[in-house]
Amino acid sequence: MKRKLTLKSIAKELGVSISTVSKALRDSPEISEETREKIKAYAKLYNYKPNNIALSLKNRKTNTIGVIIPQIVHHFFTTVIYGIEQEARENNYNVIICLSNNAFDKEVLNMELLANGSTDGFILSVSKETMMKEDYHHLNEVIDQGMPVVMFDRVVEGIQCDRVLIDDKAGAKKGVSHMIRSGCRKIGIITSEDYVSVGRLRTEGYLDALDDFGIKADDDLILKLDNIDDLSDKSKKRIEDFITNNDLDGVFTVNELFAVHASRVINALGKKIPDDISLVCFTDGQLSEHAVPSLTAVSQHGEEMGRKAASILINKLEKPEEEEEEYTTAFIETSLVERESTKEVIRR
Amino acid sequence: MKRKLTLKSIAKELGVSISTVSKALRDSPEISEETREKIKAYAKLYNYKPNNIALSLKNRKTNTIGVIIPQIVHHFFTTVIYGIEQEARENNYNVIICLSNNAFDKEVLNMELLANGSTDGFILSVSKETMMKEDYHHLNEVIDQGMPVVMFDRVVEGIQCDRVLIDDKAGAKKGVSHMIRSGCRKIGIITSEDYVSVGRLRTEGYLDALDDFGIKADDDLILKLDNIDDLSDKSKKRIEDFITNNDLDGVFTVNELFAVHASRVINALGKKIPDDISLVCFTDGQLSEHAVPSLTAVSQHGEEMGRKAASILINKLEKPEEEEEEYTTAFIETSLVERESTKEVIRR
DNA sequence: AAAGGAAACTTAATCGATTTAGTCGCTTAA
DNA sequence: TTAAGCGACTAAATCGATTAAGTTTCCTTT
Repeated sequence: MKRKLTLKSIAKELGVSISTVSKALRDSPEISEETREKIKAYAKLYNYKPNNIALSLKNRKTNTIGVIIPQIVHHFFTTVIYGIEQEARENNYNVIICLSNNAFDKEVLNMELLANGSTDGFILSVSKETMMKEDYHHLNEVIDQGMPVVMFDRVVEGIQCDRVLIDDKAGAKKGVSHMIRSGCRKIGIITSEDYVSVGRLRTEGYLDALDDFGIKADDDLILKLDNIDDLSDKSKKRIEDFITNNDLDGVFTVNELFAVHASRVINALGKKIPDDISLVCFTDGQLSEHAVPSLTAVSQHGEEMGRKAASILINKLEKPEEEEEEYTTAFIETSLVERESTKEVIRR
Repeated sequence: MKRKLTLKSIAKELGVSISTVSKALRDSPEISEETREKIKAYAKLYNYKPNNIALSLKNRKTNTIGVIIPQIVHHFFTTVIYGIEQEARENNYNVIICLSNNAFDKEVLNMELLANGSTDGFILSVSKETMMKEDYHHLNEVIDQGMPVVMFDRVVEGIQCDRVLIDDKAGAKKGVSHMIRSGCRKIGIITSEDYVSVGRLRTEGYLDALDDFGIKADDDLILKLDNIDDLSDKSKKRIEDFITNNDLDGVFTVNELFAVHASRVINALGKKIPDDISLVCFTDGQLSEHAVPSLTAVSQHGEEMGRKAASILINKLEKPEEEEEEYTTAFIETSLVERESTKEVIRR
C-alpha cells in the first residue's frame, strides 16, 4: 500500500520547500523554468492530485451540492437527480444525495450534517411531514449561514430561496384538452385532496380545460384520494366505484399508479381503451410507457428540472457575494406524449 | 447572514484558549467543572457543530462512502442505493453517489475525484464499457492507496476486493422450477448473450431447472438478445418471432422489459396468460407489479444487497489496519413473488 | 562602491479541529 | 526549605494546500 503523494512528500523528495512545489504546479512565474519542469515531471510521473479536503478547508468551498429528496424510488426523482448530476459535472461540482424518506427528523438531520462544511448549497424537495408540520427552521438556518437553497417540485412559501416548478396546471390542461379534442365529453379526474399542492394545481388545470371548451364541470366526476404516493386497497376500491358508477368517456389521473389501476378497472368492465374510454395521466414514467395499452402521459421533464435547479444554484454559488439577493421561480414546461390510450385528435 | 461558530470564535468570546474549548466540549477532565459547563452552555445556546471538513482533514477519515453506479434510472439500482443509505446512516456514514452512465471515462474520472480525500471507500457496479475494455487500473489504484472497494451486481474478477452478488443462477432456477411445477413443459427463455454475466448465469439456472425435472433442453427455445438494458425494435421483432414460432406453454425472461413485451405479444396472439402461457421474469420492479396481468417475478432484494455491501465496507473501514486482508463474496438470496402470470402449483 | 532591484526561493500564516507538550501557581512531603 | 506533584490552562504541532511576506544572491546603475 503506497501512501498518497502530498506537496510535503514531493518537496522532501526533491529538496525544495512546500511552497515552491505548490507554486511550480500552479505555473507561478516566481519559480524558475528548470525547477518548475522538474517538479511537474515528478508530479506527473507519480500522478499527484491535490487533496480535496484540504482544498475545501482552505478555500472554504467544497464544490459540492447537497440534494435532499423524499424518496429515490420515485422514477421522477431519479430523472431529476440525473439532470442535477449532469449539470453539476459540467461545472465541476460534486453531488451528495440524501434521502429524507418523507420524514421530518431525517430531513433536519441530513441538512445539519451536510451544512457543517460538506456542501456549498442545497437542492431539495421537502418531505411530506415537513409540509404538514410547517416547520422550516432547518431551512432558514442554512440560508442564514449564507448557503443558497433551491427547492423543486414540493416547495413551500415564505423561504428565501429559488424555486423550480413543474407547470402542473398547464400540464393537466394540456392533457385534458387533448382528450376533449379527440372527442371526449365526459371526463373524470382522479386526483388528490387539495392540500397536496400538485393535486390541487392539476385539478385546476383540468377544470380550466373543461371551461375552455365550454364543458360544465361536475363534482361527481372529481375523485380525490388521500395518498398520492401509493395505492391503498381503499383507494383501489374508490377508483373501481368511480369508474363503474360514472359513465365516463375519458379519465385523467394525476399520477401513473392511479392510471394503471384505472386501466385495469376499465378492462375488467369489458370496455375498450381508447375506443370507449380515453386515459391520460400525469408523469411519463416506465409504467405509462410499457403498460398495455401504453398510456398517453403528461411528461414532467425531470431531467430538465434537475439541470435547471443545479444551474440556478451554481450560478448563485459562483456569483460575488455582495450582489443584491433576488429569488426566482422557474417553471418547467410539460409536454404531452401521445400513446395508445387516446384517440387521434379530430381536425377540422 | 451570521457566520458559523468555530472553536476560535467561542474561545475569543469566552476569553479562553482554543484548546480549552475543544477539551471542554469533549468532556476532558483537564478542564474544571465550572469552565466546562460555561463553554458547553455557550456552545449549546449558539448551536455549535464542528466543521466536518476540518475533522476529515485532521482525522484523515471522511466517514463517507462513494457509490458509483452505471445508471440510477434502473429501479434495481435505486433500491440498492436505498439499502446502502440505510446502513450508512445507521453507522454514521455519508453517501456520495456518482453515475458513470455506463461510460469508462466517467467511471475513472469519478473515482479519481472521490479518491482524492472525499471518501474512505467505494461501492461500485462497473460500467459496461469498463467490462468490455477490461481496464481496471482505476480500481487497482484506489485499492493500492488503501481504500477498500466492494463490488456489487456487475463484478469483475482479479481485483482485490469484496463482492456482493445476486444468486442469479439459483434465482432463475427458482422461477423456472415454479413454472414446471405449475404444469409447464415447454418453457422458453429470453436472455442475453453469454458475455453479460447475469444473462449467462440466469440461462444456466434455467437449464438446471429443466434438468432437475428431466426435461430436455432445446436450443431453439433459448433466445439471446444483445442488449439487456433496453428494448430495440430489432429485439422486439425477435421476441415476437420467438413466441409466435414456438408453441410454448411458459416463458422465462431475464428482465422485466423482455417480459412486458412478451406479455404484449402473447396477448396479441390471442393467447391467455397464464392459462395458455405462463410468464415469469427476473427482477421484481414496478413493471411486474403493475402490469396487467401482474407478473410473477424473481425478486432481487436490492435493498438487502445495498445494506450488505455497505456493511462489508464499513466493517473494513472500522477494522484496525494490520489485520490479514481477506476478501469475501456474499450472495443475496432471491425469492419468488407469485402474481397473476403463473398458475397455482399442482400439489400431490 | 553603495544602493536598488529583480530572480528564485523559503518562512510563516491560514482554514478549523485535535492533541501533545509545555507553563504557572499552589500544595505537600522529605 | 525545596523539589516534586497536581490542577487548570495555554502554546504549538498537525492534517494538506495556498499565499502574503520575508530572505538571499547576484546584477545593475549612478
